Amino acid sequence: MSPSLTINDIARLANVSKSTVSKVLNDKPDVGLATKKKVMQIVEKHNFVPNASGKSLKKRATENIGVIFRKDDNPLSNPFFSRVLEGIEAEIAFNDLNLMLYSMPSNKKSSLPKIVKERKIDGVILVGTRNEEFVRELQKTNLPLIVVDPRADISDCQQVLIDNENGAFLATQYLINKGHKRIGFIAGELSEHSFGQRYTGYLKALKSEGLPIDETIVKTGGYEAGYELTKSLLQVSERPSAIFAANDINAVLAYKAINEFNLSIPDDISIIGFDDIYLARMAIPPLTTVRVYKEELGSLAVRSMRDMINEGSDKRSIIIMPIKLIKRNSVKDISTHGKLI
Amino acid sequence: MSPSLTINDIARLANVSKSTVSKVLNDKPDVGLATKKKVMQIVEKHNFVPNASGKSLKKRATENIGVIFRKDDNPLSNPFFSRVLEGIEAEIAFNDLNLMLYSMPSNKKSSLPKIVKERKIDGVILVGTRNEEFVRELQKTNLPLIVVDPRADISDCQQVLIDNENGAFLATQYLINKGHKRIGFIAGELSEHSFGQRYTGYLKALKSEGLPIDETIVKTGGYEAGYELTKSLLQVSERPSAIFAANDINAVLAYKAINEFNLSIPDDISIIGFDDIYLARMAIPPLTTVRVYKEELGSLAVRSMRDMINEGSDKRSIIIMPIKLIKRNSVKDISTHGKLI
DNA sequence: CTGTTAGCGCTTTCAG
DNA sequence: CTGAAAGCGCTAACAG
Repeated sequence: MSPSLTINDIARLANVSKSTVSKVLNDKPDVGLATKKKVMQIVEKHNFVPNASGKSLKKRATENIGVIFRKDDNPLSNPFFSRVLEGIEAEIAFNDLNLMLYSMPSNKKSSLPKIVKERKIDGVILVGTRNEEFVRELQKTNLPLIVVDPRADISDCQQVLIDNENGAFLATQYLINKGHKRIGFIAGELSEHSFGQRYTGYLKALKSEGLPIDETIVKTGGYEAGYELTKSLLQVSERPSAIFAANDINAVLAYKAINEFNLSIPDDISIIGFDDIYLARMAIPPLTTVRVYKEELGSLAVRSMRDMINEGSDKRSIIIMPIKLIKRNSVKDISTHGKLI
Repeated sequence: MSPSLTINDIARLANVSKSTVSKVLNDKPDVGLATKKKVMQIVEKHNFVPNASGKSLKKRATENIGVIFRKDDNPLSNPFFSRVLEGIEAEIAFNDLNLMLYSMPSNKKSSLPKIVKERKIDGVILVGTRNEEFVRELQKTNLPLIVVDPRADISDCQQVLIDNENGAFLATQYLINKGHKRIGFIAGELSEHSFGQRYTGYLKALKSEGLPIDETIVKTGGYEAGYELTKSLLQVSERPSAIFAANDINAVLAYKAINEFNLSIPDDISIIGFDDIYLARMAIPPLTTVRVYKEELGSLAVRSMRDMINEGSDKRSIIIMPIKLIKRNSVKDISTHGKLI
């Protein structure tokens, strides 16, 4: 360890009391200009920064925000969550806060993480959780809490959500407008809220356009099972002319399956995804998809958190993040009125 | 905030002094079994966990490890670094430590991050840095420091490195053994250590097999420029029969370019990568590559850090992580003695 | 405007 | 074996 200076050292060097130093450091009004200058000079000369533990102890605030992911979301390498984390990170830095990262093991029976038990943080941003019990547990601590993109039904807490249903509706409608009448659907478990909502949007679009619903071309059950799902989808008697994949990872995995069937995208089969991860743009051909503003999801969460901390507001509001259809080249126009693309 | 219990409350409830409680909590030997039980019972009943700030202040240790990435590495979404971070995260949790994440802005003129200035951490793990001055700055703080996969020449500090040169040698040699005599090379800036070393390995393999070096088929300059690099590579007069991409991202991007030239992998052109990111396995065809044990890189760093902290050891050792050639289907055997694959 | 004092929650001598 | 006392570095009343 280093023998860092303390506020006492600065006080001695500046020939003032430590409370005066503290006042200067905290920009309190009741300090004479001259003393202020004198102190600042010493502070700068020695590059003094007050120790966080002392400050936290007194102020009962750490300036740390806990960010909790589920480990089995592969939060750190999952191209969706990592983007959300980027947004969180940037906004935290911007607000001069610090970020404590915790990955919740899937087994760990919702016991609270060390950072919350020891009060190392001023608030928790929980991302992509499926565990309502864990949320309840967190709420009991009275720490400001905000849940981003919950994958399950979480009630009675501040949330930042994705407009899943609407996005799926738009995607499906787009396919229909391009002349597709038989549209397959692949996704992870529908019990996961986000997939369930996207499925609902898909169904609604079908209905609103008067198209039949055929459950034999709905294949679900695996966040990264797109390859297998698509293979089984392609073996169905009357092959769909388009597939709506409820997440881009599954869509890109579907490419692989389609490829192995010697089918070409979009000539033989059109495909549309959801999320707009980096891979979507890089895929061959580039994937048409529903963009989710992932970084904004994160930064919004932090801003909301900051307000909760500052204003001590106990909001239970829900923020819904809009989505946007991004048209690329994985969808073919097969409508009778020709290629208007 | 919540009105958390303090050690005083526990002391009162258990009818002992707070020092006794502290002793129990810290498993000190000089406590009677009976008192110990009594205290533990109260502690458990109230689910008491001592507050970190108080503890840190007294013990001069935070149990937090700072993990610093460069923001322009896209640490959080870059499939390489995110894996390293995963390894770090897991090992930190395993050791009952906490992780404070910081992304260093590329502009920020190597000024120290808040977490180190305020001493919110007991040590720093720095990943993929290119900034020696920043390292010096960090060293001055006397915080235990360990650098993982530096992209520049960093001397005189504890490091965890990838066996870049050897990996590149193996990869190139493999291509040569498969009958390739004209092997292109694409990479990011060679001034970046890791790319430089991989280039060296490539050259050495060529030399050791008596093959000529042709700089017209060496294209570098961009971590994610594989698409453009490959396009220019394919326009060279005598097209190489194989490409060694010094990182998988560039390799996968090369796929796109090769595809656009209506060339097929591996029939028309073989390709080999480096890193073994998730995409490598998912590419069509799956990419042969040099696997880097990314999570291990991270966990090793943490273990090393933990030792530095515990033993106060001021090691300057260098750990080199071995690599492994992973054979998949992006390389064709064009040697005269036929397809022994 | 400045300094004295008290105390945040915890650990650690050191008497008893 | 137990507890009183001191103090980690800091901030916040409150006198002066």
